Amino acid sequence: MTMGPKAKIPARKAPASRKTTLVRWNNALQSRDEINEAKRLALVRTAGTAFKARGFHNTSLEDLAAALNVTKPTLYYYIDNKQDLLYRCHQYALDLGDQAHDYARDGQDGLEKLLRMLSRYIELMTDDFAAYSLLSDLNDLSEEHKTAIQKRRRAFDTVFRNFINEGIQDGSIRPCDPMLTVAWFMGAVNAIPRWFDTKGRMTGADVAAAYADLLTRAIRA
Amino acid sequence: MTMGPKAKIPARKAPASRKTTLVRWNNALQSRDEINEAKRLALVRTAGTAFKARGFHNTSLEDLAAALNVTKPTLYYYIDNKQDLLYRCHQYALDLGDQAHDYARDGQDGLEKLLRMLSRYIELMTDDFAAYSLLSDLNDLSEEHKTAIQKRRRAFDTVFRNFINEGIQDGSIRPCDPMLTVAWFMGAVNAIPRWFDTKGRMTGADVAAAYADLLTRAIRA
DNA sequence: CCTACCGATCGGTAGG
DNA sequence: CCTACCGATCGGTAGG
Repeated sequence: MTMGPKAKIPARKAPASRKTTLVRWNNALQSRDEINEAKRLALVRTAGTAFKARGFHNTSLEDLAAALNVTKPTLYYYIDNKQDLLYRCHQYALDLGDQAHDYARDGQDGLEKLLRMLSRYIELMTDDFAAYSLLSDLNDLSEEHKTAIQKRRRAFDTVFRNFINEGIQDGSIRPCDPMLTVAWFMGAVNAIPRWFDTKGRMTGADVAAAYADLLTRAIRA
Repeated sequence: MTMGPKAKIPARKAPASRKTTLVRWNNALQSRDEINEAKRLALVRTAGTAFKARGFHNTSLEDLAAALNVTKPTLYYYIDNKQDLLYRCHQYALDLGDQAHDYARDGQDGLEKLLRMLSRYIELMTDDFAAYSLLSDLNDLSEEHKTAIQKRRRAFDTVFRNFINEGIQDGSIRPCDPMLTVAWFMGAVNAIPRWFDTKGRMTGADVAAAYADLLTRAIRA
């Protein structure tokens, strides 16, 4: 059933229906969908944090439910199953990568774009639980989800490789093997969540700056 | 019971005992202990390979037993339990690190020692299943084993940090933050098993040379 | 969103 | 080194 702009006058003969509820308080309240999405997000974030702290297989759905003050069956309203939950963690982290990509476009040359993307990615990653999935074993995903994640990761790496090729063309980066160079620094970057401590002496921006500096020295023309 | 050189003449009145068996065929055969150790090693290597391919929790002891053509209970003669097996995988990988350390001592200055250790470590790592444990979740170890592994890993990192400090002193390495620099390139190095393919276009030595080159450019004075 | 429950897997052991 | 088996955990579902 498609309809135009939301009706402002309650439909006749529908006094206490769900639909009228939606406009009460002038929509100051979240819609049902928004509430569900917020709950799902809370679940994903809780899961990411717990998986990182104790591991995927050492965290039961019961644990997660307890952390959210609900019971296990309740979780199944928001996710299909445990693997689906892990998949959502991965998606979340990859979305950060896309954000970093958007930020990179403003760079002047290949090297600058590369550095912008790298720095932004590190900042987003250190800022968030999302880092968990970078440490995760892809074998814990279903075959289809695993393929999907690998594809997105490859696409992310390809963006980096293209920036390197661009930099070699425009003279900002010395000739090098793009595949190997990306493997090198992405390995370093994706390992950050293993040791980074939010309450440590360095901020995420500090790490980003330091890593960008090391990379620059290694590959600039 | 301690005794001198192994007796060459069978002890009197011990015609068919274990002890006499040991010198048969002039010791061309392995001793019982050596055989057991060889079997244990086969188990550890099989486990490392399987864990890497499918993950620790997605590999049952039954799977491992089947791969070795024995039954599950048999495995318990060689290991205490599954966690113990994982622990042995970690030990094995860390032993490679020690080998690399030995090889590094011959370097002339800080930078050269660092590069020798790094290259050797990469070569050993790409050559072997052992790489699995680098990808493993330490939370799958018992508390004591986890602590022990973390301690050895820290010691390994400290060697690298000391080489960097040495290099800064002797002028072969530019001033930099040793902790951060080690975190950077060890992240890159430990990620190699995620993508390295024994049958790919690059050998382990190729990767070692390329990574050493990138590191050199990033930190030399 | 909960109570109650099932089924399967799997690490580990007994006993020979 | 094997046959046989136990106990516990845990993902997932029924039904309301």
